Amino acid sequence: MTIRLVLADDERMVRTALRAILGAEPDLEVVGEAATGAEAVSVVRATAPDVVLMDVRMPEVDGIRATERVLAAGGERAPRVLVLTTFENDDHVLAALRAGAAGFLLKRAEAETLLHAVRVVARSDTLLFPSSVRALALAHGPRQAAEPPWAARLTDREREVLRLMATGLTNAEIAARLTVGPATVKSHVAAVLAKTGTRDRTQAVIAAYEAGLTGP
Amino acid sequence: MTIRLVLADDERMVRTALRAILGAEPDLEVVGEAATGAEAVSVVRATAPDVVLMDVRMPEVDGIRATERVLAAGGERAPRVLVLTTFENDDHVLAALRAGAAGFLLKRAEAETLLHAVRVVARSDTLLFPSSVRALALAHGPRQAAEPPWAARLTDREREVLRLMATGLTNAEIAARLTVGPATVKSHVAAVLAKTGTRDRTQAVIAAYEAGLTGP
DNA sequence: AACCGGCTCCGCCGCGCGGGGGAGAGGGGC
DNA sequence: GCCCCTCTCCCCCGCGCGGCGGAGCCGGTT
Repeated sequence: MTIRLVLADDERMVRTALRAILGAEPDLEVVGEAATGAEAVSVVRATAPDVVLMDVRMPEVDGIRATERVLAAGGERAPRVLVLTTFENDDHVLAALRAGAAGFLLKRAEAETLLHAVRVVARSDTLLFPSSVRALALAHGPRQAAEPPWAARLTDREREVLRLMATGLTNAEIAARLTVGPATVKSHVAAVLAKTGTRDRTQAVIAAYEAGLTGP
Repeated sequence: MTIRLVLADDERMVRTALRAILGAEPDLEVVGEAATGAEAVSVVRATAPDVVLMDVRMPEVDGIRATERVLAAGGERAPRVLVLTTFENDDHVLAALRAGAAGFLLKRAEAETLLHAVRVVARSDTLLFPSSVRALALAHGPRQAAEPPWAARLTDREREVLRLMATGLTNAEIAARLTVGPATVKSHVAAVLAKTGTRDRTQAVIAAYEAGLTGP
């Protein structure tokens, strides 16, 4: 039973190289190519492959969104998505995990590694990449996405005040930092407490930490 | 070139089952067994295997610490550690990643999956499990390891009070939770502020969050 | 026995904080 | 023009908080 593949990368040379490596294997068959994320989605829909090699950086629709759409559209018979990245510390890796990618691979990986990865993702479901790691990524990521709903309601000034509150400053110190009057800071703090639904600065700071608004 | 294995699990039946599965393969060789974490470390030192199958729950020294020691002692020629867990949402998985495990595996996995995992970890270094995922685990974890130096100086009661402070409770509410007088809580809070080097409860809560003392 | 540390409480005091209500200036939208 | 939002600032008031000093009890150490 051959493994059917789709290649999605905006660089023709990369696709050619991948096809050369993969096509030489008897158990692998490249059934489609795509140069954009949108194209990848339609090609996958048309060919129903087993594995998709998906580049993260692509025009129109990036690899992450394309992965989401492919997995959402495929349902039960959705292909396994193997994400290609250039740098392994890329933030895209986390996003790829969140999107449901089965694995990811460095572009500078050797041919043997590539072939191995393809065969692994094609047959395994919970091998070295169980749901707990995905859960970790989900727990680590959504922190930014899930900062609703009050976070959006804060004005820029209020967000800045909250950030300074979360560094342990008093109202007077915050006022000095922002070169405004203490009364102004009090107003902002009151607004922050009201919008965050907290009753004192301590609870507000806790909310800021939970929402990940303690940023740099 | 055969893959040399060491099995570490406190249950004899598990070791027997693993040996039955692994021993039947021509390219695999079980060169040692251990029933405790401490034993695992010495067996690994004596046999220098390629892969260690390490249970997380073991007497004396658990699998996590054993993994750390094995990797620390091995240096360049340290074996790849494959951690065995019963539940995939186990917190041990994160700890295993932090300790430097190459991968992990559910005990209820099929024999074929087990064999595949062993061969994968024996040959690959950055396949489906690159350093970025480990970096994620490290970024998520060391919060506990880096809680010096005042954290150790806190008494149990003070730590408990700080934990409740970090949930946004007032002194009176903390007193109610602990069924003690408000004055007592005040004393504990004062001690916490002194030992943490903070001036008010807000700064203390911030310190607690930074140190990861915001309880489970 | 004497000592020390942790946990439990008490009073007093000053102040930063939060609630309430109000007000003026500037900007964007209708 | 008008309204609404934002940012700025003011008053008064009550109270929780934190600093200070003191106290009794218990368990472990010396």
